[in-house]
Amino acid sequence: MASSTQLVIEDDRQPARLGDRVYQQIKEKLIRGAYEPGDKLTVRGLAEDLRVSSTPARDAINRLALEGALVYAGPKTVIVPHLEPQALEEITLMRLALEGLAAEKAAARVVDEDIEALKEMQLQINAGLDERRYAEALWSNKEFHFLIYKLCGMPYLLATIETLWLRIGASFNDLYPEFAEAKYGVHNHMAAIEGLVERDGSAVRAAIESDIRDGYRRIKRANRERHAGRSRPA
Amino acid sequence: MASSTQLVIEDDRQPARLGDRVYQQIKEKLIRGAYEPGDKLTVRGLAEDLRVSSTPARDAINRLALEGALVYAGPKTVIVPHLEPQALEEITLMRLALEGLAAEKAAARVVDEDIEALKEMQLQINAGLDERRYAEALWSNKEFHFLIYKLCGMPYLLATIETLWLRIGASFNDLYPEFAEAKYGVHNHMAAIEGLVERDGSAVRAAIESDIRDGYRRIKRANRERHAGRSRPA
DNA sequence: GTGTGTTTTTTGTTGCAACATAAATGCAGT
DNA sequence: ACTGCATTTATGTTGCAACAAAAAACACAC
Repeated sequence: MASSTQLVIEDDRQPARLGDRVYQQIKEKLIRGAYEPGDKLTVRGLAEDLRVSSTPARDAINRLALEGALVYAGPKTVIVPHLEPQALEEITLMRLALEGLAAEKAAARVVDEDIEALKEMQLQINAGLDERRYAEALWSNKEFHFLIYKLCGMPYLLATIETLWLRIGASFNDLYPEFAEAKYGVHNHMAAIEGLVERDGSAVRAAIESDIRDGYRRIKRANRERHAGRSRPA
Repeated sequence: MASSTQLVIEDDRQPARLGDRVYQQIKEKLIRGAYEPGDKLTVRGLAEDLRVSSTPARDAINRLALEGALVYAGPKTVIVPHLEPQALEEITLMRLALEGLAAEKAAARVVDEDIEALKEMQLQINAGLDERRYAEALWSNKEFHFLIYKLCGMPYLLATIETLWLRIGASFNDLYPEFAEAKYGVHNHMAAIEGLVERDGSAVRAAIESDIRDGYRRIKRANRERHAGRSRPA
């Protein structure tokens, strides 16, 4: 919707492969909450929306489904997944293991500029929260975390963590307003920065783990409260 | 080459999608060591070998590359990856985090039949080792580990761990003879079984972590010794 | 209305040809 | 021999039509 008809150059770092572009766009929409859990995606529908043929659209859908960002509701039906409590718990346990690892290793390689960038990003989170610009705050929150994880220099780990975030992104966005009320995560983020300053890997890990656990509790509660009003999520 | 011309039914659990079949076959070859690090795979080459069109072949290659089981050596060149020390370390750290998690959670859900199956599998590993049937022993070793990981009932975790094994599979096979000399892993496996018997999650985690660490040291040494004779791996 | 069987429409997958470009090859020139 | 460049070959990606199968729409009996 935002892009003009079929301009080839959108920006100078456009992925060479068309399928990658489609993938990135869907991924972005997913993280930003443009889709709701249960929404159905089709090859031809995507192809038409993004003005490409079915091959790249199909590539993107398959890739997203492979990563768990989309799920099969039937042999020919892929949808944006609902956040089942069991899936949320599994993802949270994996996040604790993997992001904990990344956080711990980050402390060994951080330099002062990184810490400045982190503080800057935290300011943006706070601003977004204060002004009730939740989508923006959520985005900044993601940036904050990945700023840390990037430090450890483990590309495959980073990619794996990204798929975990992608997997809960849609539902996260969906719940965010109620989720963000209590200045979520600020304390933990400050503790993480402090740990980085001290180059104390255990402290950074503890802060990140605490952040993940707090988020887990909060989103579980929000989810419960929301479903209290309806008979079933679907 | 092995299959007849275009028989539709090969076995009754054949994946519906052709691309999945290609994927499974390459994956199998990779884990069994049919390819060597550096081997180049092409869409048309695979398509011809497996008597399919380029679309499923391309799907399989892209998926494998996405999982890291194949890597890009150039924009149009995918190869079986070499095991760089840095990549090995990253994968090992992720394995410790994820397989440690799976091992710990497995203790809470194990039943006696599972333990019997595990003991049986260990017998097969020992037999394979004794008779110098290394590929078989390696396969049984994989089965042993995944028998444990399956217990925790976390499907996405299992899938992620599988991609880690796939990623080091080719090089593992390549190095296995020298790697297996010293009855690798038997002690750790017994400790894991013992921990399962006691329903002691920490003990199972410790045993699996120890197993992973032992394997890491051993394969690193094997790799070093091998490269001592040559100027460069390639 | 509810459930069941049938028809129609939609959908993913596959094979294939065209295209742009990367990789391989050949060839001077030194 | 070896490097640098031009030519040729090989390769990944894309778009598209055909097909089988699933999903949706529909009709009808109870």
